[in-house]
Amino acid sequence: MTLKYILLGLLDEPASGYELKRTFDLSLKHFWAAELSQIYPTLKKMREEGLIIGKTVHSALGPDKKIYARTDKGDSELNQWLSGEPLHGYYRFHYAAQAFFLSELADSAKALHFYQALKAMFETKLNELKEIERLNCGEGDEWLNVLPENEFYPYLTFRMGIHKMSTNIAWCDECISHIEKRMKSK
Amino acid sequence: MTLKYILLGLLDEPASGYELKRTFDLSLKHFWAAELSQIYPTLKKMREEGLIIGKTVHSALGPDKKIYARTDKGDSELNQWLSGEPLHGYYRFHYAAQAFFLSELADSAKALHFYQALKAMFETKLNELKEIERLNCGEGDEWLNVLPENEFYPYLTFRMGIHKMSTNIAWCDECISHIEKRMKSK
DNA sequence: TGGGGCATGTAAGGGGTTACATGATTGA
DNA sequence: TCAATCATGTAACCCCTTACATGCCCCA
Repeated sequence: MTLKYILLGLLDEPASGYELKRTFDLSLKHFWAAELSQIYPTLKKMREEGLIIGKTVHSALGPDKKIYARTDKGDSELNQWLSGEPLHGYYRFHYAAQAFFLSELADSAKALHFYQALKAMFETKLNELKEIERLNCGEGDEWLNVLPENEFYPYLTFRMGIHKMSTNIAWCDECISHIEKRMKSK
Repeated sequence: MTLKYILLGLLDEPASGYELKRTFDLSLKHFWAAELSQIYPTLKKMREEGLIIGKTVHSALGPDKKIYARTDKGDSELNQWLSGEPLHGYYRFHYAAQAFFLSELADSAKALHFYQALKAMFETKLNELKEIERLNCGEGDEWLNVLPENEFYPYLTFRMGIHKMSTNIAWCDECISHIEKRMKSK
């Protein structure tokens, strides 16, 4: 049900499903993904629940579109979700599942290679994030203090991505070093 | 399909679905969860695919049980999975979705409280992990070098959990500090 | 004799992905 | 005119969760 609340949150400004998807891909995609084929039915359900209202408007750029806006009921549901406990969902780290069974390969060199490839992947992601930061963010704290609220909090979640990727790399380094030590001691 | 490979990996030793679930909860639960109601049908499918063979044996502790063992085909599928690229699955961080929209609360004190509660949650998890480490792990590196392979690699994935939780806490601290600075500057 | 651990499943439903269908408008 | 972007949707399928059904064995 989190997607429902995310859409509610994004509807701070009225928007169509298609526009919401674009916002998604620009700002939330680092920790949440959603396809149009999931967004449209969800919006429909939210409308039926009375969380949003929709109207069809003519678009100059293509076919007609449906613009949705939050209702009072939507406001209060969003508020409730944000006022509740932080939600700690399940995690399923596929690469960790692979890493867990590396002994099955019976070849430390292959395990080492796995972690090196994993590290390279994390580095690519980290570089992408740092590039975004370079393009969008200022230096120091004064810059942060003048950001409007609705950009400040998203920025904090963006920082989470950088923290996570940096730590993933540090963990890979630790593993690589442990594996190398083991290989030498044989 | 990752569950399939995990079960294949756990079937290094023949085991029943019930026993696999116990192993799951002891070792993999920090980065992967699975219910019996998902494990049983998956094992059935794996058997049909010829990845494992099963036989019913009498149990002294309860009803009959089905013990599964990996076939050669299962060995080679597992090997392929481990030899392939590290898999970077989707992530969906519910708490980050909440954090993204904190400006909707229009009250910095509530946002601050959110991050404090989040930090407390991460600290609880970290303490659980550290307690497990204290009970199961030795000091320094000599201890690590004498671990058998099939305990060494799982230990590395366990370390991932500690890294992730520590970083989550550091991120919360950063956010709390930014929010406090903002509140003072108003 | 009744509860708890052992043991295997089915059913219903939620959330998400991939693929497909449809059609308007703009610009090369 | 043809591809790209805008725009909305449906269908089939996969993975997973929650709840339920069944029955054995042991010990208090």
